[in-house]
Amino acid sequence: MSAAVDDDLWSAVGDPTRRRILDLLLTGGNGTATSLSEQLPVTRQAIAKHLGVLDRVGLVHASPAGRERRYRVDEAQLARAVAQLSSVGATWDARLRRIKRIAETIQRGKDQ
Amino acid sequence: MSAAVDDDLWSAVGDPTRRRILDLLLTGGNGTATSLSEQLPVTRQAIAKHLGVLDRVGLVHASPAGRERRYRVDEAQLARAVAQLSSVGATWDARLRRIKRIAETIQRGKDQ
DNA sequence: TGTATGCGCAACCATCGGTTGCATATAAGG
DNA sequence: CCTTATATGCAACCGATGGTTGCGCATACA
Repeated sequence: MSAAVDDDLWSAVGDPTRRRILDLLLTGGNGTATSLSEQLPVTRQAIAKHLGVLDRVGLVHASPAGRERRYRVDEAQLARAVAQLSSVGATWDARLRRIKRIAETIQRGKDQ
Repeated sequence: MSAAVDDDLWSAVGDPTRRRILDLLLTGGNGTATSLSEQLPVTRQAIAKHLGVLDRVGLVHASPAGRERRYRVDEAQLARAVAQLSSVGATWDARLRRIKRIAETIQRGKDQ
């Protein structure tokens, strides 16, 4: 069932800003709420909330370093999320194909 | 840029309930707000709102039939959405792979 | 004609992404 | 040591949105 995906993971990765955060963290290796907010059009607090969400679903992990909190992506977990993403896509793709085939069959039946 | 996807389509398909609605419409061929609400744990009005959203982004089309409004999926448009979905997945997949490769390279460098 | 069914509209509530404001902790300089 | 700058955290608030209930209207059907 395409609806049976781990919905927390999906919704975590469903937000555009969170996707951009993951993007930045992936390319930059790591980052803090402040550093990320300088590269995105939202405030530090918004970023902090998102990092909280991502942390709760295990997509990122934080490590306190002095007065700052450095975040990095949990690549294994992100791989899981991406896999689910593609699996949903694949499911629908397959279903669309099946529907199309059935439609054609019906059409052929009508012609006779 | 993975963030440059047509955000209306993405967010339309991003909602779990809307995904289930599309699911039901796809397998059932068509449906009304009332018929769908009987198969989902939300009220008819919630469904109606979702159908409105899906209609606005062109993922479904309505055809009035007597006193009811029958909806069906626009498969071409859904195919577009699904394609975008997989494209985002693919992008991240590729990026994860690249990161992993770089990490391994660095690791090898350290060993020497 | 009256009753049941399906839809639309409006008000309301909770949640969420986002903001501003303030307090707190740590680093850095005098 | 004391001050200042930087990074975080907490709380209140705002607008959009998914969801609900309640009502009125239209259409099918007895």
